[in-house]
Amino acid sequence: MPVFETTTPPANGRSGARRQEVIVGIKEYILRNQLKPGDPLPTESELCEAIGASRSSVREAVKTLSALDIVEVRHGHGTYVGGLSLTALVESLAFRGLLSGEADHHVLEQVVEVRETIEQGLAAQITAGLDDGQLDALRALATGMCESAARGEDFLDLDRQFHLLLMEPLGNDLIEQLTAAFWEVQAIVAPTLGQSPPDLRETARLHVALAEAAAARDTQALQVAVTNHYLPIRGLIQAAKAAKAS
Amino acid sequence: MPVFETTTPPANGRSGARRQEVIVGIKEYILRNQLKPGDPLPTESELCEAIGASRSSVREAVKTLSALDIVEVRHGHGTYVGGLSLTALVESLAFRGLLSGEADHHVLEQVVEVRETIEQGLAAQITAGLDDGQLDALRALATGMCESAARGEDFLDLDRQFHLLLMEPLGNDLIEQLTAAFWEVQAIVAPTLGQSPPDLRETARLHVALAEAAAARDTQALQVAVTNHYLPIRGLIQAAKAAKAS
DNA sequence: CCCCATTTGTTCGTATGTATG
DNA sequence: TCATACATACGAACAAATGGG
Repeated sequence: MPVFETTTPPANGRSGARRQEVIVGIKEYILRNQLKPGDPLPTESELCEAIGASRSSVREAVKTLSALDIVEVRHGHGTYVGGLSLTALVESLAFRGLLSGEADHHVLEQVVEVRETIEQGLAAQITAGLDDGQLDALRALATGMCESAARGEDFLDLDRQFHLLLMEPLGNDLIEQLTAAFWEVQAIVAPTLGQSPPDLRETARLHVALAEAAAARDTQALQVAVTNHYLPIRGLIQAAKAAKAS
Repeated sequence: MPVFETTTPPANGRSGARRQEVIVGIKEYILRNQLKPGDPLPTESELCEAIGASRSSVREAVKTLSALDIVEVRHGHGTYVGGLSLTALVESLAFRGLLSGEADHHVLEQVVEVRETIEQGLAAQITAGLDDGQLDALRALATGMCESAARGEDFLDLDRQFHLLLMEPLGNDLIEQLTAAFWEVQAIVAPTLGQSPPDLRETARLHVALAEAAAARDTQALQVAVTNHYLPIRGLIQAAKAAKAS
């Protein structure tokens, strides 16, 4: 009982697309069996036999799917359905930012613009949807930032959690993951701006303003706070641009 | 003169991360030499020699980078820097949609929501930024849709161009590419809704309304038109959900 | 048009590292 | 400690595609 149905089962008449066949074969296997993230896939050997391809071809195909988080490989353990996250977007965009970052920082600029656009456009739904527990958590994160800033420590993770929490009331996984992805891209690319000393206390204060606006359920105030939140990074980008022009 | 500086140049003391080293090696090579999309990379043999890895390992690493469009391979020709597009996002999201699509269509629902949010949030900048030539092009696309609809033909490409053109005045490549990516994901996943007959003439009419609102530089009207534009697909999704519940 | 060199695509065999019991 | 199952890595050979003489 073959696990796969290959268009060219055993006989390999024409070639030039072996790996592609393997890729669609694995994809179809997952779809056909309605597998969920974490479910086990056949071993490499079984895949080879089922599709009729060599280990190398299967491995390269698996590596491709692994890069897209469609498949996840655990060394010495087995192959499983991946988390279907947006890590590929992060990898791709971050590299783009690093590559063009040395010249101009327009990728970083655009990422910031997208982040601001999303938070701006969802401000109304955010203020309307946040429950009391989420508001408390937002305030707690903001005060945590202030305390870290007072100690001179950075608070990258708090910042990440804060912006993620803002999107939680929407109940849209995709928006949450996009938020996380763009945040991560910015975190990776921003350091290429040079020794930019982000004023920790100012940053913390801006997040307090965000939390307060959200707590007041004041959409207008939240939009203003969002704009202000991204002003410092925008300024750093412009400064880096100006420094390059000189 | 070695092209790469490998932490473990020739000696392979420990293993378990060979391919990862190759990946970062290739990435660093591109970054160090400030290569742009389309620029040639060393051949596989040269990469093997430079990094000190076997050809299989190099190939698997290249396949990973190829999936992210960081590298592009042309059979019998060579390896080049990739277009750094968002194809990885499309692949990943589309597969997610297809996988969960059979059960519920919440991925498709969220993609539609993201598209609408973006167009909604940028409506003001769109009406303000469109020049006369772009407005003419928008109207031409809309009338083209009407004509196609009258002939009973679909107009997928016109639709794609329309939504892409809407974002052009922003001058933000990332937003344009995200728009194209989400459009494509929807185009791939939507057919799983079942034999849903999208009313061509109604769809064309909705785009005429979009073009008119944009031409009038009426942000409010554009936002209404955007909402209306996504109502049919939202309805289809709800219908599919209801059909499943029964 | 054919031939040939270059380069990637595919395969096999073998050896090694890793996790589980 | 051993054994099993699995992924990882390497190297060599051959096939296929591309481009130029």
